[in-house]
Amino acid sequence: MGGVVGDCPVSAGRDGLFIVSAHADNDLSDHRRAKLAAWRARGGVYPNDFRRSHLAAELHERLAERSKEALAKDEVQVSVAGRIMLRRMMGKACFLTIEDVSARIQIYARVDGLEQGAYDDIEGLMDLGDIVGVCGVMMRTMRGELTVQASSIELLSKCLHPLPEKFHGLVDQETRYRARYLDLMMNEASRDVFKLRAKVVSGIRTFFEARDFLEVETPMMQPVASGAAARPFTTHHNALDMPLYLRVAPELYLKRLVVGGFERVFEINRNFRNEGLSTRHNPEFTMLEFYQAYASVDEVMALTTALIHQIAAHTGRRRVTLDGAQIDLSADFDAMSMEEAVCKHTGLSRDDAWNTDALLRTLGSEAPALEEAAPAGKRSAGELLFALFEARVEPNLLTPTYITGYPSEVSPLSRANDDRPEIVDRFELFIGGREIANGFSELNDPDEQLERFRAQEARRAAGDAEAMRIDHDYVRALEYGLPPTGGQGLGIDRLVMLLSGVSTIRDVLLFPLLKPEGGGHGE
RNA sequence: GGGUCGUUAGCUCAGUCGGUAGAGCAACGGGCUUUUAACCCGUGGGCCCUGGGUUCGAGCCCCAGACGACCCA
Repeated sequence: MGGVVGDCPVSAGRDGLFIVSAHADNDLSDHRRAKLAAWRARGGVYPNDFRRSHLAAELHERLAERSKEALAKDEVQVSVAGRIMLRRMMGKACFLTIEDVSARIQIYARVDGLEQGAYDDIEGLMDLGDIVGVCGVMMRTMRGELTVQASSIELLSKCLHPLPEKFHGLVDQETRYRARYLDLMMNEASRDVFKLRAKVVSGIRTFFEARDFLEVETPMMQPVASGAAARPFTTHHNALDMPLYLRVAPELYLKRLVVGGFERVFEINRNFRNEGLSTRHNPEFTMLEFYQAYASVDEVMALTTALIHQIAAHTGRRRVTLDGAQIDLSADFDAMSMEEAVCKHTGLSRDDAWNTDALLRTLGSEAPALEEAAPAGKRSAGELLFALFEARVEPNLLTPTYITGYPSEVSPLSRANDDRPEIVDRFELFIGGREIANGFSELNDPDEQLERFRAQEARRAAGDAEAMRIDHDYVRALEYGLPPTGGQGLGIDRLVMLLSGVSTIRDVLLFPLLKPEGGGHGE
């Protein structure tokens, strides 16, 4: 896109979200532009033939034990490349600190160590932020720092804007999200979160592959967005002239695969929910879902514990600190039923756990919360119990805790409990007051599933926009026979938040959704 | 949706009682051949988020709005 607003050239982000006026850097970028022009005049700009021999971290690792004297004798030839992060000019010599994907390394350049005139380029052509390639020999400075003594230094790519401040880095939250490349460039802590995230995802794959699960991809665009209580995004397919919905969950497709005979499947992918933004919610977020035939809710729970134990170990985060509280992710997880948890946290008597009046009274003590948690059409005992749970218990579940015995009304895809029809064989795992995982024995009786869908439809008719939609094709798949199955969904973003100790989902998403800058719609 | 706080130089931040804008880093010029957030001397740089209002005068007070952060629902 890009375009012109008044007389002010803009480089619009793809959505016009991040507008940088040409004047934004004042004369700072003019100097850089002038250097680019000088570089162009010389020819051979933006080359792609520089090859490096080592990453910075490799050099630090391999030469850690090598003394100043030993290095001076050995003359280890290297070529390195990266972004200039620091520069210390000292007349006829200078030090640069460059950074590549692995680490930083110092460069030492002196007039008499480079080809004729080459030293002047460091001042005349290069700036902080530029990408350079350096050839030279390894040395140690008087202070002992491992350094590349340059025999040549070449500009590979120009940075036309000034970098954020070298010491404090980039702090402004909004800019960190809107210009993530700057955040990543400047903030190691931010890079670490996303490295951790990748490790979590790869750890999950390893876990399931070791257990003979098949990784699959199911539709993002669905004719019926079902499988979760959430509002979908709507789109339209032109050729077929039909509405399509971005999925709110992959669940019903994954279970179709189990019907088809893939007895163990998992998917790690995006879900989309048309809801507000908060420190815990982004419209698109990443879920793990897995399904295992001939497993019950108890086995799914055990598998979930094993998974989190393994990920915590794999990422070296067996213990995490959350809001000052120590959480041990390597210990056994607590478990209690929902009615037990609600009674414990609200003082409700156990005999009244399914008594609508008593539940309403208890909820009523949070009067403002009532309409939100349990609107008029949504006040069966099970729904009220669930509303109480969400309002009064959930935030207090800091240490890993499984809650079991969910009311049937709020669990339209879960198998009913054999002894107590009002609850289902379902659990959710809470850590740090947040829901991390949700699993159950799958409802595989097609007739009961259709009934549950119809109950949801009735609720939708009564005004509940989040009620689950009927997926008739899914019911038909169930009619072919879904084996007894257990399954689970786990929020990857929240797990990464937990492991990395950040408190907002935006810090674990590379490009979180933000309101357009300036309040307008992107062009 | 409600409340609180924030938005000042490219970045990180000060800004007194309402009296016309400051520092460090970055930039530019000069000095400096082992520095390391290099240092020393000098220079330039502002839509004080936007729009109204009060006032002789607003970065500062009032109103509305935008965006962000945090809390509540």
